[in-house]
Amino acid sequence: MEQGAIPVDELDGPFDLQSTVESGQSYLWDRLDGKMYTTSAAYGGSAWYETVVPPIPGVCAEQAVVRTRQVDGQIEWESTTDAVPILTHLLRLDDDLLAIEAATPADPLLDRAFEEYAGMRLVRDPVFPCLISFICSAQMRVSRIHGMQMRLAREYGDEIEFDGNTYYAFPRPKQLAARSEAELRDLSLGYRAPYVQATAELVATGEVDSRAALELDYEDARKHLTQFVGVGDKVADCVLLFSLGFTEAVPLDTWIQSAIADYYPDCDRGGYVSTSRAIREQFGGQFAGYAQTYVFHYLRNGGN
DNA sequence: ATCCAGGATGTAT
DNA sequence: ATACATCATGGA
Repeated sequence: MEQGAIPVDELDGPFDLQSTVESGQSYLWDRLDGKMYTTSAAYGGSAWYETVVPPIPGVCAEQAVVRTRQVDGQIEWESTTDAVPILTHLLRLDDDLLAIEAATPADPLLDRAFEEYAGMRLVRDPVFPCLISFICSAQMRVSRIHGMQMRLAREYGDEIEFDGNTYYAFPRPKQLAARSEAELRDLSLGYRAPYVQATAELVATGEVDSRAALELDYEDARKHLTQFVGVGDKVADCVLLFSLGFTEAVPLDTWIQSAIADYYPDCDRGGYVSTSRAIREQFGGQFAGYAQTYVFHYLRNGGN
């Protein structure tokens, strides 16, 4: 086992592990004390979180187990390998959060959200698990989406031994594509089961390449991702924002729709594409997705 | 019991 | 392009 620590004061701006990992961006981390999504921001976030990372070109050559917690201004980690580049990638420790906040327009809602969850960063999930996660997210609560991903890994993912425990990688496309709709329904995916199976097949066969979106402009990239089954504009925006690095993407979910109605009524242009453009400008353009994620987390936890 | 959750799809207009 | 019903599941 390798281990180490990253001092937060070496980053550009603050960092808060709990809000980053428990804000409904990623459903691929698990909390060792079993209290995922149950403790408030006042808790302080010293719990251990763990995930299994697939090989990521330029980040980690092999599949890796990573465990991390935040204590006394340090991001402590234990892993099967050097986790510094992995954590930097997954948790966007390379972002200049001070510059991002400075580039975000000041208004009462955004100011409160950024203050309440200071240090929350976007995530960079591996793309296939992110895609499946947000297909599963349709009409579903955050804690249940998380449970689905944990079950998918436990049932169909590779087993990995680390530090005396057994971990499960998120299933690769071929592993999910080989499952039947009925098997996936048994994991209580509901009507999302055929979407997951069909999309896994599109990925496994190479018929649609999610990474091809990286070569496209933002709105074309969003349209590209809707070729997957179970992926509309909203889920496509989530994949662009939480995996592919399109920080301007603003997923229009129910919480943001209500925020638009309550705070930015002029941004309601009727359709998704047009409203998306308006709120994206309202939130400052290039890093609008950061603002979106702060507002989502803030409102969902009772802010107003 | 009824409502609702990070929506998408098929169909009709 | 837009409006509508339909789609599972479980917790409040």
